[in-house]
Amino acid sequence: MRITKEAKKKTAQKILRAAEKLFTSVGYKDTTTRQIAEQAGIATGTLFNYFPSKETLAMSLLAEEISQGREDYFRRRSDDEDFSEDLFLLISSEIRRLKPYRKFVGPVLESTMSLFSKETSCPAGDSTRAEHLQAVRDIIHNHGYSKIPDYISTSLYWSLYLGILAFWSTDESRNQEETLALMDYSINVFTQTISNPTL
Amino acid sequence: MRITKEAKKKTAQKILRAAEKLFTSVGYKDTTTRQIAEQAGIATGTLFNYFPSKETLAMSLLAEEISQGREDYFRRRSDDEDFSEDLFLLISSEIRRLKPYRKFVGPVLESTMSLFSKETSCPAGDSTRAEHLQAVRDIIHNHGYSKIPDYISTSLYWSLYLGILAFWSTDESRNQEETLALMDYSINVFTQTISNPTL
DNA sequence: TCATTAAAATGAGCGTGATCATTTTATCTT
DNA sequence: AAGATAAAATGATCACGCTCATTTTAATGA
Repeated sequence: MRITKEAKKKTAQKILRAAEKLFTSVGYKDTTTRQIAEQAGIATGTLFNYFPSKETLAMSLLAEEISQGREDYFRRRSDDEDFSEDLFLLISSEIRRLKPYRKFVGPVLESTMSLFSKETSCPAGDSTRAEHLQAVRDIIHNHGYSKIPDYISTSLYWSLYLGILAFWSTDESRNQEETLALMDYSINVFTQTISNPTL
Repeated sequence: MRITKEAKKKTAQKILRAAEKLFTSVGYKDTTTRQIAEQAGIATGTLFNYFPSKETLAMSLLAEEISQGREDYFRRRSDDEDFSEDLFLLISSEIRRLKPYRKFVGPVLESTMSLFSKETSCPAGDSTRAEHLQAVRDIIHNHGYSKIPDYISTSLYWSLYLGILAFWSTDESRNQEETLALMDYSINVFTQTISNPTL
């Protein structure tokens, strides 16, 4: 029993490592599930016993990193940072963790954390979104902000957040410094909006 | 020769009308290209002689409406509206035209006008984006705005714009009034940002 | 030790969007 | 009117993500 469970984890890891390697080198769309299975040394069908879809498999890789990034943030944050600094730290912590996967972040997040559907067919994406938004809500609450309806702040935030990730994923400026600039603007915009709605 | 060209247009129209009908009733993803071809009375392969992909076919429908909406805007706008009003009029004119297609706008725009890729495999989407952004740039220029880098204002705008379309496409509030509220906030945010960057 | 049985792996097969060699149709030439 | 030529339609076929009936593996109990 114990052996079996460990073996299962090992297989899941083999699949994840194979997918990581191929997505990074060949790209997300150009990697087939048959290739991943072959690289992992299993049958095609077995892959789907572990991950219900190619999308979910890819998102599992990213979800883990985003989650780690959020933990980095919780570890680093201090109580005397202001609202904007808190948000900046959260987002940049996630992005730092995502760096190795930058090449295939786009097509995966586009469908799993889409602006266009609150519920996707990818649980890993849905929970990543929910957890990130909860972290943001906590930050807002800690700073006593938000004078606007929740659906407005959530929609605005998610648009700006995805915009940052999208920009970053194809940012070819040195050290992705343009992404930093965009983050500054986006976060300031959001801060102003929820603290001073009439502006 | 003339007859042939007219016949071609007629076939293209048959395909568009068949697709429109099916996308609206069955949904975008649940409609197969074989169904569309059957409904249009042609072979499956023929469909792809007219539209290189299902995505492009769907986007052709939306691109036409968005383009019409933009023309509506050009017709209605007056020189003494302020910047925010201009933007509001542009976006709401497009949305009005898109109303009949609301049910399948999401999955199509998500991939054809994605935040995550400037160039998609859908020319109709690429040019719709380019033309809309040009209209916005013209509005900005007409009002003598923009004190921030172009890549920042473009990224910010596109995030907010897609956020509005995404929200609208699933907005179940009466008369989509929540969408109007989101538009107000989004546009004000954008206006403030490009006119007074330090805020 | 060897049945029993539940879990896990397997790969043939499905429906999809898309391709392309072939066939059909329509126009032009003589 | 018949032949030549180009354009357009066709549907068998492909590769893909994914499913599922079957086979294989391994833990359990007599």
